[in-house]
Amino acid sequence: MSMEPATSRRIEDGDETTVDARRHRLLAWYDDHARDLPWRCRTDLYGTWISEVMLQQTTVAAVIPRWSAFLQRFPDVHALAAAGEHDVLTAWSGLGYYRRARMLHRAAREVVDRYGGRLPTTHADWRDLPGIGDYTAGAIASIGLGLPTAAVDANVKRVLTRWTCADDGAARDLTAKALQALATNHVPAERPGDWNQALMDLGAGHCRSGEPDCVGCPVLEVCAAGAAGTGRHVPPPPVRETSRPVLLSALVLRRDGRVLLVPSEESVVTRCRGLGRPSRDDVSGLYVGMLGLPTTPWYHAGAADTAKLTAPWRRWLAGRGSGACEVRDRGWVRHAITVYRLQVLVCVADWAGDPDAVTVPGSLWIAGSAADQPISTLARKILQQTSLE
DNA sequence: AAGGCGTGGTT
DNA sequence: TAACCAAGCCT
Repeated sequence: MSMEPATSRRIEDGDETTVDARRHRLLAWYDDHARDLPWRCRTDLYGTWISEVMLQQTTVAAVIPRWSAFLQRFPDVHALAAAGEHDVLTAWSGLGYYRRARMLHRAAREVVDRYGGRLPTTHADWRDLPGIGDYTAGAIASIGLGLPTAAVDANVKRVLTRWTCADDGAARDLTAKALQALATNHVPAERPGDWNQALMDLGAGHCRSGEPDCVGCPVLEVCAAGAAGTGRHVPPPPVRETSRPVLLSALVLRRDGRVLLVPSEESVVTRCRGLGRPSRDDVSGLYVGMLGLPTTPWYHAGAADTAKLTAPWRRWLAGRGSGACEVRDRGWVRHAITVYRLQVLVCVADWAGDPDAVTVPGSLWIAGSAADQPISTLARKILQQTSLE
């Protein structure tokens, strides 16, 4: 292949010579620079499946310790299918996007019911399982089964866009369909799994979002944006919604050394007066299947009025009968959930009345740190706040 | 098909 | 501190 100077080189998307050069350069680079990740040492399909689901919208660093722990707890699809949702969500506790865990669990049961516990061996059958989209099906098929399928995630989109577009205008014209076709066209018949992972490693390293590090990039010679020096603006960053600050309070209700946890869907048990209409009343889609603390709705964050956020708990407890107890405020917990910035006033009370008077269906009086319960990081922070001192 | 869904590290 | 970002999927 003749190499003209990079600056005058026009990259053709479908040019087989260019595609082939990218394959050889990137795979050679991967052989030397692949990240050493636990799930890459073990090549069974089940482990690949778990890693891909965990990695959805989650950082590699967060997944590393959780992947091995999950595999130890649920060594194969039979163990996962046989487990209760409570235990699966407990293993997922703190990882976020809990619906992934519920869908993974459902998928495991489907594999056992439909395939007798044998994992699918085609892209289409994987794609049909809950929680498996185009990307994940492609990743599992290529990495776990050696099939030549594309796996187009955000990394791959960014890399392919830079390879083929020298400016943000061209990048904007690149549709999702075109990207998928481009990705498919690049997948080599040999080592498709390594190829997809090499693309992702490149996207996480040299070809990261924001300012790419083109110096030393193994495919700089066959990259349109790299040649033009426009990587910083290709692809154009998406416009992001500004985060919304909200105010609420949570109750840590204690009795005989235990704390009351309620199902998240039922966790909004009382409202505040004088804080206007809730900014978000219905949070029933949040933390589905998990346990949490009783809370107020979310209010627009104005002045952080401690009294108005404490009062509802006195009223709520008074309405449950005679267990009359003091409600104390234990300061604030800050936590971000997607576009919301939560400022949570933590209230504590001891309940001496009828334990059943304060429960809702599915609630639990738990002892200790709730390490064996399916709780979110937010709930963990709130419990932590009261266990100090 | 746009919006909902978590969290932690980095800047 | 607040903004930004990271191996998406479902409805």
